[in-house]
Amino acid sequence: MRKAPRQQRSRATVDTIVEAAARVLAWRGWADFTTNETASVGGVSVGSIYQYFPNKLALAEEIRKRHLDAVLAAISGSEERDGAMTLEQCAAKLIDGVVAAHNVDQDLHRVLLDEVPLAARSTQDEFEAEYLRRYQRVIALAPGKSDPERDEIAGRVLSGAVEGVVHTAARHGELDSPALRAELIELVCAYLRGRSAS
Amino acid sequence: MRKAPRQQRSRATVDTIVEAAARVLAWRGWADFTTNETASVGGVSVGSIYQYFPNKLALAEEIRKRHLDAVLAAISGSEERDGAMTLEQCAAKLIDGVVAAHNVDQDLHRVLLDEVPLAARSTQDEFEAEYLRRYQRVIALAPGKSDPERDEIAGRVLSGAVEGVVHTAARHGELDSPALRAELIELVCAYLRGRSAS
DNA sequence: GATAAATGTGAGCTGACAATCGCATTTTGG
DNA sequence: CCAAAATGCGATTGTCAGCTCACATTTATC
Repeated sequence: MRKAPRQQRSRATVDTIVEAAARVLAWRGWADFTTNETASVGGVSVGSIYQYFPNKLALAEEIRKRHLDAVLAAISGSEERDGAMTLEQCAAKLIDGVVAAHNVDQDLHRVLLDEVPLAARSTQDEFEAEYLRRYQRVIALAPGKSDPERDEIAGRVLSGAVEGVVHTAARHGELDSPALRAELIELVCAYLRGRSAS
Repeated sequence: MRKAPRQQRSRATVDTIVEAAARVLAWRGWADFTTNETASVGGVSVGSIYQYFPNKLALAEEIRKRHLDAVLAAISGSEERDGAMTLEQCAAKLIDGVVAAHNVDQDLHRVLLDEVPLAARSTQDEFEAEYLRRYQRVIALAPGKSDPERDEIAGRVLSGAVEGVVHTAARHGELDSPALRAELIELVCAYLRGRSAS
């Protein structure tokens, strides 16, 4: 950020800018995302944007930051532990969380993940780490002895697999198919059961 | 294509252009992919590009077409049927094929899938359909009665999952990790085994 | 109320790049 | 050889979006 907003008014302006930018970005895609349109949609002038953001990418970076926070909040809904939960119930919660995450402004989510280049690794990496942690927790819950090194890989496999399926489904507008949800749960459970056996 | 190359020379020029463009696209990404740099890298003039391609996107479209052909060829290496193959061996072949596909010019592959907008659905859709067919074949091989409708979803789940894991691994430069390969095979087999049981 | 600091404005500057077009060179066909 | 067609060239044009800056307006401070 080029300059920190000090007064109430400017803080509101920054919010307006970011929200307008997010809408434009989701609607147009990164390639056609322009600061001029953002300003016009937000009802502010381009100058105001550059008062607080050094360039277009920094603005997108702020959008990403806010969006990922919202996504984590959506996943956190499925967090409470319960010793008596079956593996199925646990997997279901995890998957519902991931689906919910993708439902937080689907278009924006897709554009942010697929199109916007990431300047600083920091934001995205932090998020991915937190994301992975959720999976590790489910894996730790699965029966059988836990080999830390293998669990680490299992986490990456599971997160990659679930993300892949959900992401593809989102692109085809089939995020809420119950059949798909059931198969995904089956996938996760089958994998975890198989691991405990070997 | 604006004009079909009729002579030997022009056919070679078109190849040069497409190859240079692919290199530039992979190196710079879609956002910074310029026809001017392509011309300079290929040792031809911009004019020659527009002699055969109506615009930049059409050029990218041709790159995609050629790349997807190469990818399919890479997967096809793991195609021969063998009735005596175990489920594990079959899954292993499938996964090795997908990994091989991602190894065909990794950078270009990522840019084409993640960044370049698809003008005409045709090319990509054809490819995805063919891709799915490979998975369906493996699923058909799994034991148990086959419910066509459920198999269809299973194909999408499997392809999405495997793609997701491999894609993530590729981004982190861990495409050739044997441990990851083993876990992926386990994932596919566990899922298919579980389906036959229920 | 006066002064300074913070904030808001938008016309316009700048650079970059897609795409063109008139002309030069090469190949083909007779 | 010689037209005519095909191919190749690259300076130039038009457009457009990121970003600046000189000035206007609002808010804070005393």
